[in-house]
Amino acid sequence: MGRTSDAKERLIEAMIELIWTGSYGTTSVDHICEKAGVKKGSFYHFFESKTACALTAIEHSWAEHRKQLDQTFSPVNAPLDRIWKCFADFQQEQREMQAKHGRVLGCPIHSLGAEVSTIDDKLRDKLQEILSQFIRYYESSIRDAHYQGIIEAADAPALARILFAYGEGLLLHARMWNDLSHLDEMEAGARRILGIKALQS
Amino acid sequence: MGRTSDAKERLIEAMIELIWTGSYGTTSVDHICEKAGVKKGSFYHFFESKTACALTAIEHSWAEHRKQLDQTFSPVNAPLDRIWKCFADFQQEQREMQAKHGRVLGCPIHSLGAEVSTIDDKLRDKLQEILSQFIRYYESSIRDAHYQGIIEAADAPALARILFAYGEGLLLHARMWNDLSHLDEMEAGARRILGIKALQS
DNA sequence: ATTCAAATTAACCAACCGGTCAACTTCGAC
DNA sequence: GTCGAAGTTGACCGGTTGGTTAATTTGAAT
Repeated sequence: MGRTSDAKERLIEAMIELIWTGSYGTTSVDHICEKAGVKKGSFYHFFESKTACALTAIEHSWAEHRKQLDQTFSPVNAPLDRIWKCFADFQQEQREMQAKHGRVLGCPIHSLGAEVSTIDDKLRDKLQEILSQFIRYYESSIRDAHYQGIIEAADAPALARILFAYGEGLLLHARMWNDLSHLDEMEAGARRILGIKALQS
Repeated sequence: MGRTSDAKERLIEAMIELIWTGSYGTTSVDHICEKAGVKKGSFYHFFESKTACALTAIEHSWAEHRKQLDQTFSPVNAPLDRIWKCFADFQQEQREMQAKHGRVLGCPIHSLGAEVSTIDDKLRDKLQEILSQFIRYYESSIRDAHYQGIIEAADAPALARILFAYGEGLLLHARMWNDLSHLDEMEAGARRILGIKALQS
């Protein structure tokens, strides 16, 4: 084997950060390389194309995220607490990103999805896959809550989709308004959607 | 006065369509000009920049949309019927766009907003303004419904924001999955959010 | 120490980007 | 009919885009 390098990891991190803080379109291979401290030739040594790099970066980012989600949505936790904890994690992540980049960045999967879903099939398919996986966290929490009689949710998948669409919308607003306070409403909004009275749970 | 021309209108229409079907980043001035059948020199005769053209295009598109919204949300209509009619209009528009372009396109304001809000201040401000106006349609409908005892909504603006975020999220999903059926759930989801029992209203 | 795949580098490419410009054509108003 | 503003044209600009290449350096394994 020849020598080893962390250049690939640096490129992945740079790509994620640039997509998140900006957009896919404005993230050029040159920018990625500059941020990662890597020459363009090396970029194409590790990735066959910009799209391939984005694909790997998204996969990598999601794999990291899943670890935390698996903890948050552990069946050991009370069903609705999982969701509230997930929201709290969202908030904290957005807070950290704002501290780091001076802007609220929202969900990179959706920002990217809105941008490329009509343009790049491979990217779109990967984003769909990730979102489909994410929604299952909501779904099982909701189903558990229903079986425990905490909420009324005969159709758990449908309710999960509602909650999910709502959360996305909120995150997008937070990005567009560059305002974290949009996320303060998240739990209250979810309580309304789930049909929970104010003082309950 | 010299001669007149509809080139500006053609450029505006081309820009809207290209942003909607693709993205702002992938919409080049050359593409716009080609689609409009206008030379680039003329583009910069009518607009001082690509951003300026986008701004005009968005304003123009929103002005057109408002006409329909003002009808849909006429206080003459029953409060909730305004919202259901609005959803039906959404669905039909998306259906038309799918028939025309072979893809579900979602809401251009949000797709654009996700893409440019961290990049282009002027565009971001304009999109914020439009969305702030849009949400008022929901808000007044909800307030009216509350006063008529149809729904329980002590905080109409907050509930309008929830409904709005949800609707956005759904439209984005429809775009990402290129699937109109996501929108079939819209009314049912809104009923859950508004707290309406199945057979009521 | 040698080997050889893995990693790095810089120069290079055609195509395209947003934007400019000066010359030119058109046509409504007088 | 002619004047002048409005509209049109195509060539042009420097910079950037995603991507390629061949030569070179590195370091882990033998």
